Amino acid sequence: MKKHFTDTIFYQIELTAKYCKLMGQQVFEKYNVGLTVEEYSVLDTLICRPEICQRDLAKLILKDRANTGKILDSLEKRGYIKRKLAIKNNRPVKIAEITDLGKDRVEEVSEKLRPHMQVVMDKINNSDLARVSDLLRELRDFLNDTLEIQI
Amino acid sequence: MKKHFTDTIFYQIELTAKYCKLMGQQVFEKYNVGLTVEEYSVLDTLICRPEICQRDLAKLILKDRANTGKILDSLEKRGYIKRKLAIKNNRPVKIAEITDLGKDRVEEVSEKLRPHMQVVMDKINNSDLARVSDLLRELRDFLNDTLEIQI
DNA sequence: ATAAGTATGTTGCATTTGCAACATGTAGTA
DNA sequence: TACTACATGTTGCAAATGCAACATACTTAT
Repeated sequence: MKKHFTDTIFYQIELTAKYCKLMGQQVFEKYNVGLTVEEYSVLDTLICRPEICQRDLAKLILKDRANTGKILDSLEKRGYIKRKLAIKNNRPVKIAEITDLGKDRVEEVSEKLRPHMQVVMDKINNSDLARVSDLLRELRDFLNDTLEIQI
Repeated sequence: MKKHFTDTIFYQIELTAKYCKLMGQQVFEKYNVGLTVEEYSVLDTLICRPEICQRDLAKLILKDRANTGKILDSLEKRGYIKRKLAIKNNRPVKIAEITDLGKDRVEEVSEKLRPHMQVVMDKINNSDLARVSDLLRELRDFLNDTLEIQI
């Protein structure tokens, strides 16, 4: 390892994530989105993974089950999702389904977010982008296998 | 942009950061470190940046000034840092100086953390690592210039 | 049939975090 | 000289977050 933790890729990823989050927050504030970045991200995840149960969602986004439930409660209360019961492995679960309102909201926010992200991505070589993307995924897969993830 | 926010590099960075944080937390728990990952990271930053003032530290680690103060308060209370007064641009500021105890602690924790990080880094091509590192830094520099960072 | 284990989701609570307001002190400007 | 702006750090507060304990229901082992 390099001399300092602050020199490691782990530190860099965590620090860069803070910048990314800040970028999201500023865009959301600028347009008075009425959703947090986290909520938007959850809704977008539900679009990609329709009918995912709450616990599986928590695992996917690496959040505590309780907190995931609270986020879904909040989104449900505002009409962006609805909860349905389903059977998974013979067990009753609650699944979160994004509503049309939720989808519209995500599309609306994505329209606003897109140019801001595009500006950043225009600065990055596409080949590099793909490489970084692949490596991050590889890193997550490896950590997913080696860490004790209790969710 | 790709179809979904969850496909973007931003989302990937944020999600990967959660995995990295979890890795750190598990190592710290395993060895009963008695520091949080954040505190360890702050101490390591202070080693790299001796005599940094509190506000500059907050800017460096992208944390709220108040929260940074609280973290430093906690570290000071346990003897890992001490606060000193200094003059910066003719103004009185508090600077945080890591103590010998703090340095010993960082070294001790780094010893334990190192093999865990090494295992991960052994999985990654060094050339890729350098590339990702460079890109993350470039991304941070760009966002640092374009975002309104009020700290 | 029963007991133990596991899965899923909720509740209560404590901790972490960021924000606004404030305090203090210096710089810049009229 | 007085006023305004800015820099730095603290306090109080609310929101977000994770954890432990619990409830419910199914699976597995005895």
